[in-house]
Order: sequence, then C-alpha cells, then structure tokens
Amino acid sequence: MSSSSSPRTKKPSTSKRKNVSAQRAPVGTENKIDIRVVAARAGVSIATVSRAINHVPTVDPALAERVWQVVGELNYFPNTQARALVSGRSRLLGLIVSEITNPFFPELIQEFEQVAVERGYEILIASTNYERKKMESCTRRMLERKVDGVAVMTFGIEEFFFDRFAADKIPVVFIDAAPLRPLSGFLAVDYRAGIYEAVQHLAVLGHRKIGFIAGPLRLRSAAARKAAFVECMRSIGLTSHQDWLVEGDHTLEGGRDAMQKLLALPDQPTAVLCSNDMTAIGVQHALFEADLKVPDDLSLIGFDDIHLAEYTIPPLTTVRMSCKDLALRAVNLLMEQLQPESAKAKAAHPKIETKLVVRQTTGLPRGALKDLAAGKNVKTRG
Amino acid sequence: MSSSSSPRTKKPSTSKRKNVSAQRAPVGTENKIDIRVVAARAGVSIATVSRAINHVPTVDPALAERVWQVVGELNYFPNTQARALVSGRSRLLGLIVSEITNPFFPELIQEFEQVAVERGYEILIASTNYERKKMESCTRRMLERKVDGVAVMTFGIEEFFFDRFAADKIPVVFIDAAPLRPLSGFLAVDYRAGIYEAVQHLAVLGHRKIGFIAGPLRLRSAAARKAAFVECMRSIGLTSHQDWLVEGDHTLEGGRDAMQKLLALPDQPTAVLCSNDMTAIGVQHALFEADLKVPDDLSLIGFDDIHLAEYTIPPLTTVRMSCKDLALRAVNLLMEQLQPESAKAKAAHPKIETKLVVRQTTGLPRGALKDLAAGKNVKTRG
DNA sequence: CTGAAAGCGCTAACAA
DNA sequence: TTGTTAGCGCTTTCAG
Repeated sequence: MSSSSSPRTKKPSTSKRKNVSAQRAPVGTENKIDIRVVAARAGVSIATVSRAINHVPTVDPALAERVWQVVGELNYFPNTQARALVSGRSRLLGLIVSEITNPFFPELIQEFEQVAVERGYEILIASTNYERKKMESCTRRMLERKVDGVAVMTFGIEEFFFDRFAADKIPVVFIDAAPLRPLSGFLAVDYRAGIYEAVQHLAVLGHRKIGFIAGPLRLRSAAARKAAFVECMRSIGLTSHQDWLVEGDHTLEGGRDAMQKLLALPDQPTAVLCSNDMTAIGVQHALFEADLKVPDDLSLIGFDDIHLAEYTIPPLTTVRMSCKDLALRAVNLLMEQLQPESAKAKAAHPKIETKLVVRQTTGLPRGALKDLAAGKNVKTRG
Repeated sequence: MSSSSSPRTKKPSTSKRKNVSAQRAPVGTENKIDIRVVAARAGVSIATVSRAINHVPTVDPALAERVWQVVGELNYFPNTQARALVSGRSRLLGLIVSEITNPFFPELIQEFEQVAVERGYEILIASTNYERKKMESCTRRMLERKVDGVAVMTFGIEEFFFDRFAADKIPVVFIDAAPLRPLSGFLAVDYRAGIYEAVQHLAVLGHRKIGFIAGPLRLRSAAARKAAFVECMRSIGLTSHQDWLVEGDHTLEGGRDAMQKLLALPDQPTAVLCSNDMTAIGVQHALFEADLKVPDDLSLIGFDDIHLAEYTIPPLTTVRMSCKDLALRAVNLLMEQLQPESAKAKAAHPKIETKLVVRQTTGLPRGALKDLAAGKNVKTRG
C-alpha cells in the first residue's frame, strides 16, 4: 500500500484501531502501542516494522529510518512475550549460583548482569544452596521460562543440570569442566598459578607446615583447588600432613569449624590456605575466639579476592580470581552457542587467571626469629 | 471429537499432530508436548485442560483428575510466554535493590526469591548502584518484561520509579514511604525501637559522646535512620555534636572515610552508630589502620545484622532488621494489589521490627575506670 | 460444565 | 524489497 507521504503532523492518527476483524472496540485499552500502531504511523506494514526493529539488512534505509523515528516518538518497545512465543527465543539467560549470600556471587552476578543486559538479554538468577532439591526446582524454573542458555556457576558440574537442559537443547556453560557434548562449554580456571604463588609466598616466609581448608569436595572446582594445592606443595618440595587437609564448605561456619579442628591437633600447621575467602574469614573468627593472632600465630590466605577481603581485620592475603572475566567469558561462551553463525571467530579461550594479592594475614611462622626471643607459646582449645 | 475412552496404553498416541489446519508436518518438532497433546491424551478439549490446570472450580473433578494425571505422565508444563501473552500477566516480579554487592541485599533477595517462587512467581533482579542511569535502565527492563509488580528495595522512594510504573498500572511497593496513589504500598520499618535500644545501650555503658554515620541522605530510609538516632539521643537527654553526624554512603569505603573524618576531629565521639553494617565494617577497618581498638578505643554499632556481622573481628554489635520479614511482607503486599479479590483480608501491617543484638564492639568508653589506670592515650591521624 | 473459536503481539514464510 | 498471512501455545468469551 504505502500512503505515499508520511504524515507530517504529530497528532496521533486519531482513527487508529484494530484493523483486522475488529468487531468490538477493545475495552479499557487506552494507549497501548503495539507494532500495528507504529506501522500505521510510519505508513508501512507491520512486517516492515518488525524487520526494521530487528535490523534485517534488506530493509530500505529510508523506511527503517522512518520506523525508528516513530518508535522513538511513541516510545514503543516490542512485547517480549509475543516475540518469545513466536521466535522461540526468550532472550533470557539463566544464572545458577551455589549461594547468593556468599559475596563472591553477587559480584559475579553484577558483572554477568551488566554484560548480559548489554547484549540484550535479561537474567534469571537461582541459588542452589548446595541442595539437590533446589537444583531441581531451579532447573525447572529455567526450563519453564524457556531460557536461551544457562551459566552454571556452582563451581561443580552437575550432570544433573546438563541432562535436563540438553533434552531441550539449551546451551549450558560450566566452570572447570563440562560433559563432552554439543551445546555445552566450560570456563577453565588456572588455579595453579595463583595457588602456586600463594604456597611459594608462604614457603619463602619460612612456612613448612601448611594446611588447606577445602570447599565441598564433590564440587569439581573445590576438588581442583585442593588438587592444585597438593600439587604445588609437592612441586615445591613440601608435603602436607593429611590432618592438615580438611574439608570445609565454603561458608563462614565451615571455615570456623575447620579451623577449630585444626586447632585441636597436637601438631598444627603454621599457615593455612583456604578454598575461598569466606572460609578464611571464618578461620579468622575461630582464631579470634581462640585468642590467637593473625598473622603472628597463623598465616592465612584466602581465595577469590572478594571486595570484603580488603576490609577484614587484618586485611586478607588472598588469591584473586576475576569475577569480571568469569562473567564476561561465560556470557560470551553462551553467545557462541546461541549464534554459531556469528563470525566471532570463536576466539581462543585462555584460562581464567588467578594471582596472589598480598595483604596482611601472612607473615613469618611461629618459631621464627621474632618469636624465639619472646618465647611465645600457643594456646590450643580442647 | 473426544475419543471417548482414554487411551490405556502408555505409548504416545502415534498419530498425534497438529489438529487444526495442518497442511505440512512441523519440521524438527520432536516431542514437544503442548496443551493439545495433553488434551488429546486426556480425551478432553484444550479449554478443559486449561481450566483444570488453572484450578477453575467449575471443572468436573473427574475430568480435572484425568487431566492432572496426563500432565504428570507427560511432565507437561504450560508455556509461560503464551500464557503471559494472552493473559497479560507474566508472573514475574521485579526486585530493585540499590547494590547487590552489599550483603544485606543478597540475603533479602534469597528470602524474596523463596517466597515469590512459592507463590508461583519468578523474579527479575536489578541493581541501581545509586546511579540514575541504572535506575532508568532497570525500570525499562522491568517494563519490557512486563513484570506484574515491583518491589523497590532501594530504601529510598524514587518518584522516578513510581511514575513509570504507574503509567502501566503496575503495582509497586517501597520501603518506608510511598506516594499516596493506588497500586502502591510501602513497608514501614520501626527504626526507632532498635536505634533507641542501641543508644540506650551505649548510654548505660557510659558513653555521652555518640556519633552517627548516616547513609546517603537522599534515601528516605537513610534519612529516617538518622532522624531516629537524633530523636533517640534527645529523648535520652543527650545531644550529638554536629560534627559527629557524618554522611556516609552505606559502603565499606564510605564507612572508612567517614571514620577517618571523625578521627581527624579534635573532640571525638567515644562511640559511633552506623546506618548499616557495611559502614560499620568500614569503620572497623579505619580504626585498624589507625591502630585503634574496638571497643577499647571506640564503641561501634551497626545496622541490619547481616550474617557477616557475627564474624567481624570483633563480632559486631548491631541492630537487627529481619530481611526475611521484609521480603515476605513485600511479596504479600504486592500480592494484595495483584489479587484484590483474594479474601486475604488485607491483614494489618505492623511495622517491621528492629532490635539490638549485642556482640563485642561495644564497651566502656575511654576515660572509664579501666583506662584511667592504664593512662592510655589515643593516636589520631592528621 | 464443556468445547469451538477468537485472538494476545509478534515473526517468518510466502507472494507480489 | 515490501506486504499478506499463518500461526507460536495459551486463555477466554460464547454457545451448547
């Protein structure tokens, strides 16, 4: 059709209404602007509006321009539901974390959200709290909302998740490892680099008896961190007493409890590495309760470098893992699977780096020069 | 139609396909089960399936039963997008927080999520980071996704938000205050109760010179907390030096900086109350840097009682505000607006309570007995 | 109480 | 290149 000249008056073309099979006027529908209104106002068909909005390249630039102008005037935005229904893509990304109350995750979420929104995606967050039941429920929620992809940032690949999503052909990215199947990818983290630095740092200070408080070992990432620790110790010529390798759960409580176990040992480590910062903060607390000082009585190193690490007392020496990188890469990986055609060249995926950040929880071990003079002794708790 | 008898074999009724105007077989469509499949299998119309699923009371119980059974067998769940498109309700709730990296919010989010999911809603989270621009973008995101309601937990009512949402008749709940208009509500928090306890606690310990580090005062809630403090001081017969009332921003950095300002004062308070826990943790850090001890050199009280408060060194005395209550009440309030018919009786809405939790950051002021003996002195930083 | 049919607002064939 | 049109899967009148 094309009413050759575009309307030059701003007044909303008053006689506008449902053009198709409209017997009765819609009730209560005030000024809902939909694609039809835009089309009419721009003097084109709804198909053209749709194409213009979706940047289909075959649209006449002049028309596209006119459409966009009307879109601006009317402040129109497409109905996401309708779009999703017909296109099958929801532009929703799932983000599954293990525990939203662990400060590392909000930091990750923030970055993830930003990147996703930039790319036009909304995110659906779910927290598993390490509970099987929650995992099921949040998987179902994601499925129901028809997310286009899911980032499983629980630091543990749960076959569980994958199978459900695979059935619906929904791309999934994990951390550290993923099933070798299409539509799944993973982000590799170079735990060794940072942990090696940490162990070496302690060794240089004179520590030989170094303990490690792991995360829940059924999580791959937690196991990987522990493995990295053991390996680094060995490569440096140190061996860690079995008793000094204790399993925590990445929470404050877990850190506290684990440290209390360590304190009950007859032969205690002089330094402890933790699988994450929350664990380390829990350790600090246990030490505080036992009236022990960091780093005088025990050197402590965390992992993650959450913002708070700079503010603990004393400020926590820790291994930094950039959650910004993690988030960005996770989204990118998802995008790659969503738009395989995109010439984004599937850029190489180097490992996510980790590096030591020295603050004030590490120092000379007990028994070192300063203590020999003072003849300091350690209290342990029964 | 109605193939009178329900199929007794489990095998997917093979000849099933699009029943309406199906010229070509859908390509690649494997085993997508939609309402039609369920209807066919249950031997009823899709309308009945819809009604059964939505618990419309007029459905024959026997039929409903049959439908539900098939739903179970097929593991069917309705397509959210389609449902949203036609019904106009997305079953999506927006949750706007000021800063997701402030641990208080993840705790709130967790509770909110749980309640919302229980009620069949999904939540869309957005963090404003106190930036105007972000507020706009997240408002738009909520509008685009057609949320059914929004909880603005930024602790500051931004007319901004309300106007945009009001235009689309989307219910909004705020904290502390809301515009007097339909489709908006607010949660009242009884700041005074907890703050009064806190001030009194300090007074009893012997503190007279009590400072307050506020949040960003353009946030109503921050202003309310400060006002409560000033009022409590007065009612107890104390006055706070103007210099001791400093504005922070609810972040670690803000707390640290504010404390540094306080430390630069010739006449310093012996105790400080903070508008939130993060501020207090920042204060602890500033004190640590200045080589001052809590509570020996300064008594400190936070607000919120985030989980971490129990783990600071020393553990933080703080005023608890239950984020569980907050979340529950926010969702309920939203529900009330969404289903005005619901006989939920619009239960009374008592204020959210706050109460003091004494831990270890409060003690006798400097100058009290213990220090007189020691002749302790304070270092301040220039 | 149940079924047939009309769309919700949009995208994607297919035609022109 | 643009317009027409058929649905996406569901809820909801409106008849029966």
